[in-house]
Order: sequence, then structure tokens, then C-alpha cells
Amino acid sequence: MTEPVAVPGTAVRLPVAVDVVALTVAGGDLMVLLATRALEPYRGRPCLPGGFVLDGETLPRAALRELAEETGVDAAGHLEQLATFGPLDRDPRGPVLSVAYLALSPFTGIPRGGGDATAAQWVPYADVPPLAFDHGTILAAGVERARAKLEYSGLATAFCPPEFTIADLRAVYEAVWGVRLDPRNFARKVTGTPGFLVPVATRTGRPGHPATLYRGIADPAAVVLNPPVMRP
Amino acid sequence: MTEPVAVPGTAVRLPVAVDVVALTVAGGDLMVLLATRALEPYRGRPCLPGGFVLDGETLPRAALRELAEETGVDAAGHLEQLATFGPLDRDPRGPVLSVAYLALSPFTGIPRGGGDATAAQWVPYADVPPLAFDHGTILAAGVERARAKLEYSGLATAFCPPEFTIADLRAVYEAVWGVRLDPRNFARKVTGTPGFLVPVATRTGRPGHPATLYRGIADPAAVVLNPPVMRP
DNA sequence: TCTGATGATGTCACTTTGACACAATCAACG
DNA sequence: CGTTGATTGTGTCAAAGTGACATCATCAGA
Repeated sequence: MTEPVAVPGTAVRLPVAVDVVALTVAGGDLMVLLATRALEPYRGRPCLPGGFVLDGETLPRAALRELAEETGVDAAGHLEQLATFGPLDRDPRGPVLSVAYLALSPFTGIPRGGGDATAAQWVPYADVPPLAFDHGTILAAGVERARAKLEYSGLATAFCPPEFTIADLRAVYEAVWGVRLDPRNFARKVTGTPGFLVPVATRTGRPGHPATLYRGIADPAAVVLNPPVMRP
Repeated sequence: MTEPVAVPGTAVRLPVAVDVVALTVAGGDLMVLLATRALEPYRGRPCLPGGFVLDGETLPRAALRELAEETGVDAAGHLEQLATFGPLDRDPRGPVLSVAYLALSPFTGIPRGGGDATAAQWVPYADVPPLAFDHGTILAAGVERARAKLEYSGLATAFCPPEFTIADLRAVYEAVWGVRLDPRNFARKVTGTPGFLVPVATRTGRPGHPATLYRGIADPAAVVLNPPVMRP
């Protein structure tokens, strides 16, 4: 017998989509990567990058593939699963399960629109228009996750280039949280957290006191800030 | 035209399962609700309660249904989505997506085994044997989520009966975290957090100083402990 | 009535935070 | 070449929170 056991026939088989909340920080603003629907439904409406999982594909692979295909963005920074939405009442085509992912990366310039999306670009979170499907809900969940994780983990370095200053890191916190932080207390906190920042050089060549350049560690999400950095 | 748009044919359609990490506290121990596989694969092996989502069913409804069918447990306490696993390399029957849920409830005695599970019972977390599928990984994620959430939310009351004492609440923290907490500092912390506990009565009828009975609030996960309770 | 058990309240040193001032250093400008 | 403005590192201080501990209050049962 070649197939001794099988999934019961009563089990529903659903198309599975991945949608990516890709965030970055630029110009003091928290930015969201948005695409535009090239096909029905919601044709022409802005949406999160994403698409259907293919046969034999894992979820994170599908998320990275859709991100690259639709926006040309290589999520080198950080990718984590966010939550799963659906399958009911979220797609006019019928029941669709959507596994949302959260991608954090340093700002690398304007993405190229490609694939089946007519355009893809970074948009300030405050200026995000109504999105297709339930992507507004997914985006809100992603931003809240990012905000919360900055408190108790070292994830903020995922937004930073390989080498960055304390001021750069503070700008990430200020953009994601939408608040102003005291530079001196912030520096005291992050430099006093063991295993968070590794000093690698001193930056000069611009006005002002020379700044220490730091490097994050390989897995910034593993850094535990205890006690956490607290938002005002 | 009755079907103007449809899910593309390249999209894979997957059977979707829900698996539930149901936790409670009894006798000073963190307890996990385990079922036993009645069918192949993994027949006879312990596993988490769960099963396949049916047509027209939402994910949380499926989780509650499987919990009731397999164990007779009514997850009145708290139910939240945990994470999604798969679809590859987790089920010998082929690709299966599993959406895991976390259920927290007060201890209500021995569950009745029913449905297609030959037995269901609360097992101390420390004594959990190897589980079927990837349920060991799922269980570990659920316990870690519960441990983390006790730090910064009021979720611990989900483990408690409608009325409870500070000592009861502290027993929850000690069981979930596996540590001993100072009773006086703990009481100072939780009673000093606004919106966490509502005193409702004074309990007498047993030796010792009369204890104040408290009631949790409707949505304990919404209570924010800032600064959080920290594990030693 | 005494005793042990249980829980509420209080004390104290130490740490961390929030809000400041100040010194150090460099590029750019005159 | 000195001055200026900008930027960053270090320091101070009061207030709040925490960990560790002692004491008191109250009740059931011996």
C-alpha cells in the first residue's frame, strides 16, 4: 500500500498567501513598503507586498520571493512571522489564509517596481492610504509588533546600516515610536546593556565631536534588554 | 459572469490544522493538556489537542471545537493565536499548515477523554514526553509566550478562578516561571499596578490572617505592567 | 487561652530613571 | 589661524522602583 494514511476528506484545503509588512526608517520617519494591485480584485489599490505560496515552498521563502519579485527589496535585515489572518471574510475570491511576515531593514533607496505590481515604494507610515483586503489591519499589527520589540530586544539595529552611531540608533527609536528621547539618557541605557552594541571605530570628517561607530550583533532579536527601554 | 476573479491556479491549496497549547496551573505546577493519537500517523503517541479546519470555519472556532471534542475542556479563560508552522516536513501525510493557539484557563479538574482521542489529561510541563509531529516545538513556543506575557501583561489572572487571593496569583507566577517570588514584594507590585486587580471581598474561614479576594478584569491581556514584573 | 499559620504593612539600601549642565572635539568660516 | 557652531561623551542630582528583610495583625484549631 503506497498511501497508508491520508488527510481526512473533511479537511478544507485553502490557498495560502503571505503578506509582508516591510518597515524601514528614513528621514526621521517610519516607512512602509507598499505595492499596487495590478490585477483584480482591488486593481490599482495600494497593498502590502505578498502573494500565494507555491507548491513545495516554505512560508519564509515565499515571503522573500514575493518581496523580491514585487519590490526588488532584499530583506537582508530581519524577517519574522507576525500572525495569520483569515480564512473567512478577507478576500472576495473566497476563503484565503494569509500568513503575515514582518521585515525590518535599513533604508537602501527607492525600490524598483516589478513583477505584477505596477509600482512599489516606501511610504511614511503616517501617510499610508486605505489598503486592499485586510492589509490595514495587518499593517497595524506589524507596526505594533515592531514598536513593542524595540522595548525589550535589540531589534532596532536591524534598521541600521552595518556601522552606525548612537544618534542613528536613537533616530530609529524616535521614528518608530514617534517620540523624542533624551540623547544622554538613551546613550547611557544602550551602551550599558551588555551584548547589544560592539564599538568598531570612531567616525570623523564632519563637524562636531567624533562619534563612536558601533556594529550590531548577528541576531539582534536575541538581545534582551532588562530592564527594557521604555517609551514615554 | 459569475466568477470575475479567482485565485491563480499556481497557488497551492493546503489542509490547515489548528493545534492548541492549553495550559493551566495546579498543585504548584504548570500543566499541559495532552491528548493521545487515536489514528495513524503517530497512533498511540501523545500530542497536543487539535485537528483540521472544516469548511466555513474560522481559526479560533476550530481551535475551540477541537479542544471541546478531544478533551471536553471549555477554554473559558483566554485564547490567542500563537504562531503558524509548516507546511513542509511536519506531517508524514504531506504538506500541512498548522496554526497554533495558546489557551490559558483555571484548573477545573480532570478532563474527559472523548472524540477520536483515546485519552486527554493535564500533565506537568516538566513531565511531558516526546510528542507527535512537531508538537514539541509548538509546546515550547507556547510556554515561552506564556512566560513572557506574565512579565508585561495581566494575563496571569486567566489562570485564576473568578475570585482569588494575592497568594493564588503569586502561585501562578511561580508555577509558570519555575521560581520562588518574595510574597511581600510581589503583593506590593501587583496591588500597585492600576487596573490590574479589583478587590471584591475578604476571605475568612481558614487559619491565618484574612486574605483580600480580588477579581481580574474582562480582558487581562490588555493590562499593561509598566515597569514589568521581572523574573529573577 | 495559647499557638501556628497566613497575610498586610513597613523599613532600608541599592539601582535605575528622567531631567539637567558641562566639557571635549572637529569642520567651516572669516 | 582663531573663532564659531555643531555634535557627542561624561557627569550630577532628585525621584521612583526593586530586592531583601522584620514586624504586626488576625484567625482556626489544639
